[in-house]
Amino acid sequence: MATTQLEALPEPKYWHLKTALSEALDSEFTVGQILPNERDLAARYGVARATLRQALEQLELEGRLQRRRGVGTTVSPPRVGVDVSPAPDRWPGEPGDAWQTESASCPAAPAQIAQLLGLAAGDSVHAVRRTRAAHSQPVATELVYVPTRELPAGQEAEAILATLHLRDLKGQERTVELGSAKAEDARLLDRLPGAPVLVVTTRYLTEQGTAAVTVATYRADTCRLTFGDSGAMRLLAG
Amino acid sequence: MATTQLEALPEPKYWHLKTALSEALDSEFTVGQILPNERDLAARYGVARATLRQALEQLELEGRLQRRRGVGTTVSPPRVGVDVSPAPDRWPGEPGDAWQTESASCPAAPAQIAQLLGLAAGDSVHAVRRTRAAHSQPVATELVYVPTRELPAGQEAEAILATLHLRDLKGQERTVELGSAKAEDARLLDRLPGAPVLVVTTRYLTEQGTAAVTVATYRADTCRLTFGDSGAMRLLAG
DNA sequence: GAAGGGAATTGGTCTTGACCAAGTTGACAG
DNA sequence: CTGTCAACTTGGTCAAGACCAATTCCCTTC
Repeated sequence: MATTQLEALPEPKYWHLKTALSEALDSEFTVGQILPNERDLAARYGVARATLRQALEQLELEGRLQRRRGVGTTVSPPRVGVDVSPAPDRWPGEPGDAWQTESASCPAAPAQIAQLLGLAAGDSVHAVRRTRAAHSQPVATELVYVPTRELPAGQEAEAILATLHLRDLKGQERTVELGSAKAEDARLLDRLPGAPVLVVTTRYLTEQGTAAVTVATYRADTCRLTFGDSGAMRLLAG
Repeated sequence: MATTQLEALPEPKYWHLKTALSEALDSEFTVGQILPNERDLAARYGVARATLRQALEQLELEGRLQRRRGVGTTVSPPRVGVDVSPAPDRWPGEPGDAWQTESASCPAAPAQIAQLLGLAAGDSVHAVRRTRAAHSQPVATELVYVPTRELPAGQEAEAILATLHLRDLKGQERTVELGSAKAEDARLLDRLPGAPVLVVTTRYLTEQGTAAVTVATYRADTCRLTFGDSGAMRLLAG
């Protein structure tokens, strides 16, 4: 990482800086390595620390870097592919890193969830919080919502998931969008509040209606969602 | 939007500010309305403009706001749902807002694309650029890559897409991840370079191998990707 | 009335400098 | 040797101010 001169600028400085850093990352650094601290880096490139940080933020957003207060900025490994394929005959629970149930509660349904479940706002739902890791790093946290009236009384969280696991599903409706981590999610994902996350909302449909809704938030910086639905496609084609 | 007092802060100021603004957005503003300019807003909340901008940036990331230089900050409509369901028997081209072909070229394959197509880096591919709009606003731009050797010589872009439209596909492999808009994409999407985008990469598989690869970038602030695969699921279940 | 050319307005970029908070390190006491 | 705590390092937050660039708008000019 030489003290490169930032060329003339029709484009903003942080943009060139980002490019320069990106190239340096490819050629002079290895995964896990710690970069010089922000004050030194800024001085080295002859920019203000705020400008340097703007470039680093973009690179972090792209999953190239990971910054930790008190520690430093490290080079990230390539994003991990997380399989979120729809599976008609089973509850998600892909091979490899599986969901780990954290806790269960029985709150009033948030408005958005109630709507997706076809309930009135405030109706009681059973909520299960679970998280998912890859390479021993948390990558996702999920809330599973099931209408309380659909469940036998006193049903345990594990049993609930097992019940739904076996339920005959008609289909799933799924959306993916960008969000920013709420305080609770951020804590579980080892990120700061507001960190970019991919929010996957799924409705599990049966003949009777919506059996459950899950809202999963994936760390946008460390993972790539894969939909390997060639299996289903093959079945349809054959 | 009263001059609210920012309460005590275990959490950072911009976080409270974001919350306050978010609530004001819900209660005191309507879609399309222009907010006061940044300098006034900052003064009104008693913070530096940089802090105010940090809050606005988060709200823009969440799709609540839209900022335009020289114009102002406006309240965004809810995100538009864009259907990106896998379709086994046809090339994507959903009802409603369709893809519009922009241009075609025949460059050397970028390394990543070549790998996905099973080609050597630098092999010739045919690339078609097309964009997609919703409510008269651009929401996505896509590059379609097809190996040149798979095509009849002199094939026009439209014909290429039509050919693939009819091709018998074995399946699709698809990934979704967060990215930042490159200069070209940003221009087509009417955003600044570096704007957050959802990148959907799809491999179209035939019995012979990979027939094509598409890389579609969706504006992360204005759209939500929907995978309404209940149709396929229903077929499988029946 | 239409066309052209400045202002004025607004968000975008950049700087300097300060302080806060999380994490690490190492000296010191037990 | 071990536990504790203080100093230090690092990224995170915040401020105040300056200038740049895209857009709009109005005034002038033809």
